Amino acid sequence: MASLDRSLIAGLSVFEGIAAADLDRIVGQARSIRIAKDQPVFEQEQEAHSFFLLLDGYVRVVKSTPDGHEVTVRYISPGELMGIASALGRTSYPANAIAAVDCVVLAWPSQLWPTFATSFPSFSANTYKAVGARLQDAHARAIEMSTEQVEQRVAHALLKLIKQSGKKTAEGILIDFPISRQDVAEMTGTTLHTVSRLLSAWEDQGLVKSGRQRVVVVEPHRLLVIAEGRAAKS
Amino acid sequence: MASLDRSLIAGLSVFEGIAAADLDRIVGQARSIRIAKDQPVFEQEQEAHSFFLLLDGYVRVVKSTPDGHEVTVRYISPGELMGIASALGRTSYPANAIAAVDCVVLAWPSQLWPTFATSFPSFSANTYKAVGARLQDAHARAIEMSTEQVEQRVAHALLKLIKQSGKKTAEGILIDFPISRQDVAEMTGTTLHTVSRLLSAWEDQGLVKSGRQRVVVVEPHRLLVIAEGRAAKS
DNA sequence: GGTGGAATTTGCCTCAGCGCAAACAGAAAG
DNA sequence: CTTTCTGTTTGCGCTGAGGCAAATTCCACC
Repeated sequence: MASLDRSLIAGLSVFEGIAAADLDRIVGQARSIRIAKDQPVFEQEQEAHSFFLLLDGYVRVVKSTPDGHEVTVRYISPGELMGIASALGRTSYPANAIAAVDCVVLAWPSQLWPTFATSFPSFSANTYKAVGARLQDAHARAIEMSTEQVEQRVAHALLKLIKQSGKKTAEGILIDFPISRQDVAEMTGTTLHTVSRLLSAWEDQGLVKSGRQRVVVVEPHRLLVIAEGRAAKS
Repeated sequence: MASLDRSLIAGLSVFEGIAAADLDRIVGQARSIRIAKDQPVFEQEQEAHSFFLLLDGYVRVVKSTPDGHEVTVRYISPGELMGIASALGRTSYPANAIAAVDCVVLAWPSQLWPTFATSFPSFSANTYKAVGARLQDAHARAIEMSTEQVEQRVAHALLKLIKQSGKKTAEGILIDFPISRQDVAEMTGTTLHTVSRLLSAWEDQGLVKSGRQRVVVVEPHRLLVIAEGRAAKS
């Protein structure tokens, strides 16, 4: 196994304010894993044996409902923790985490969490801060779902994606991983048909450019106008 | 000020596994507050100066959107913590908390949280477990919103309410605080009109009995059938 | 370079549920 | 007892968006 270096994690916001020696001790306990595209990092209901840090790639977190629907909860970007069920007293993962592209993750056994929490208080504080942000986010999602129209929700979703993983290109801001109409639909609680119609309309208006599993936002502000709800209907 | 006794909080799940002496120390730092019906316990965006434990009554947690919509996030029952923004590294409350009936709460200054967390590890573990449950719940809400019809969502909401605060009566299970059609609408992302129509229909079928700010569930199982989605359309 | 499969586009139809508006009841206050 | 106010019921019409189905395009693998 390649030896792991603290430079992998120094500078990430979760590890802010932690001494170099402690970083070494933390990294020392991790093992690094490669996950191929479309393979799971962990699965819903499975026993939560580890928690993870995404080093490279993107991971889609999806919940499956008993009646066969799939809902995408969020995308994880490099530097974020995932599978932290153990920090919240859960013994199983609440969702599926699937690599959207080839990924590299660090994994720590769950039983290390209590030790980490007491030994590295700022690590635990940072982690709970991240949990707080996710709780916020989950509520925001629920609120969007209850108060906004599909068009606004899809606009919001695209804005969130480019904020999180946007990459500047000649054409505009590209979402940096393959994402299908179906994926967007699962994020916004609609159908791939409706997403396709919206993207087509926006493409005609020059707001976005999109192709197979690929979306480029050309005019973020105009998209924001739609997201905020006061867009002139053409 | 009346002296506070550890018997107020002993036995609550958040304080499970904490020694009597520690309970005394915890209670000793709290002050107890009465909140009249319809008065706020804390307000959205306000600086999070305290965190709270609901001793008696029910509190509705509501988020207001910029465009004037109100979304009810959850109801708090006696024994639950609220306003724990500080435990999640936030400096302001994320929502409004409004007393649904006259309430009694204990309040601790937010700056005590870090001390509590290190001095009483099981308190902190229990709290984060509760946070985990809320995160779960928030996701569940978002998922319901994306995959279920209004009828199912309202059925789910009623079932959740009776589970949380149901009181057996001669007629059936009563939701133990005043709740209007509007309130149910704000929980389920619909309108009071639609809720009214649904309750009327269910009343005709003998599933529920309802009146002004009052709902009694007569046949929980049949309601569950509707919530689960396979109900015979009459 | 052809072929199979997956992703996407689009048209058409349908309907759940919202908006509007008006009537109605029950509780509380005078 | 009457008035007022707040919460509730109900009818009607409209439409956003889903369902279905077919055509099309693009990619990846032979």
